[in-house]
Amino acid sequence: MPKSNKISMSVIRRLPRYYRFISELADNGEQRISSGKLAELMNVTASQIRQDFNCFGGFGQQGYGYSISYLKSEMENILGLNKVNNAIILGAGNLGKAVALHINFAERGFNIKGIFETNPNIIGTKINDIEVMSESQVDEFIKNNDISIAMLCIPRQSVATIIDRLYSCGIKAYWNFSHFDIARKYSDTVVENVHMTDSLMTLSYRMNEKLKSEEKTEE
Amino acid sequence: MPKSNKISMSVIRRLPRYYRFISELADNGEQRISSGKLAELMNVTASQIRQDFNCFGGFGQQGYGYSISYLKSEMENILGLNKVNNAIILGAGNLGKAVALHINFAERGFNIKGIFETNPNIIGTKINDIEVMSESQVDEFIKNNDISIAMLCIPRQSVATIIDRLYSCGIKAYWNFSHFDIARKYSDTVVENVHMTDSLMTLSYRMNEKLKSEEKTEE
DNA sequence: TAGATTGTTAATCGATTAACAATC
DNA sequence: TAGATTGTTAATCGATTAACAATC
Repeated sequence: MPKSNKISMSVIRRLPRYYRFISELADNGEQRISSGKLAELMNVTASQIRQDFNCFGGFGQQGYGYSISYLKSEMENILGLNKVNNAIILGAGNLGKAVALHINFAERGFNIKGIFETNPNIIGTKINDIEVMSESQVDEFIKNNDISIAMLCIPRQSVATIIDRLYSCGIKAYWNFSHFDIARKYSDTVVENVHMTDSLMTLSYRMNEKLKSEEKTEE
Repeated sequence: MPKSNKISMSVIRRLPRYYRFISELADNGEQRISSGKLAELMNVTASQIRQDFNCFGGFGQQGYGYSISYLKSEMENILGLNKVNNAIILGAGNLGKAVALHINFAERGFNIKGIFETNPNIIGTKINDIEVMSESQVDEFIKNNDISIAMLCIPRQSVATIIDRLYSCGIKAYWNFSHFDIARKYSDTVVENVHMTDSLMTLSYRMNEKLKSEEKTEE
């Protein structure tokens, strides 16, 4: 019986990590875990774990802790991993190919039904048994295949060009590797951004800072 | 004259986005911008922008705003984009290849000097004119080529196996695509994680929530 | 000078941590 | 029953926003 109050983004972003640790404990055959033990394992506070879990309505037991198998299956429900979402990938370049080949989609409730490209040299090739189709066919494909999510492995400018078509075909969920700001244009969408270059710049900043502070200590 | 107080991670993570917007303004030949205008453009508050910029010590001018070219060059200094860091990529599978081919490293102050693999079928091939070498050579290569950062495009288990060698060769900065928790093992490192599957699960959660709330409104 | 806009302090808001009563 | 550990309330901490005096 989940509490239906709004869950904060901070909590949501911690869920996958919880799920990973719980899954591993389950794989190791563990039966139960306390917030204290899990906190130690994950390097967070026990308080935070209990607060987070209680956003979804208490699946622990006082004096005992949390049943791992129950926790795992609850997390799967919460994350929606047991429902299948049909998806398409836009872009079959290096990034699109890597995404298609590298991610275990089935395990996370996604089913890649089609991959689309504009480059004629790539159209017609196969990736993981999925034929790469021409981007011009994307609208029809979405309508005929119950697609609910688009994964955008194309540059920002290409997203700018195609987003209106995708949206008007009813796509409201995007896994977005570009810097195009979809949520701003269409506010009733769910957009999850993966900005690798931003991450790289953050790394650059932090390396730089560390260097500076080390120089300072040496003086 | 940067204030040397500790900058919070929240601010740091916003820097790349600032840099992107400032760069674009510069490319469009704009001379200056006020926090108010930039706020509108970026969909954040003007207060936040001024607070953030002032962490690094006021590069605006009262009554005028911020000079875009000055702002841009200051951001480059702050992010350390003008210093070159030599890097290696571990893993030349789908992900490693995509990273090597897809990211513009030069633009962000990184220089990929080597790519390493364990799979003998891949060793010896070339990616972007860089020969893929055997992972067994990595220690020597790091020492001979002034490498300061390792980009880990290999599974968690492989990271667990090789991390000690990398660390003892002096690598203190990691761009980590795996779920191995480097920072926990070696606390004096700078680790930037890219967890694509976590992002995917967050998307799954949010799609699920949206669906639920829509069903509720229909009732 | 008057208008604009910053830099900065103060107020608000939200997230994390601590504490403890409830209860298995 | 006694011990353990949750669920939850209260306290603290940090981040965001608002306000305004300083100043170009």
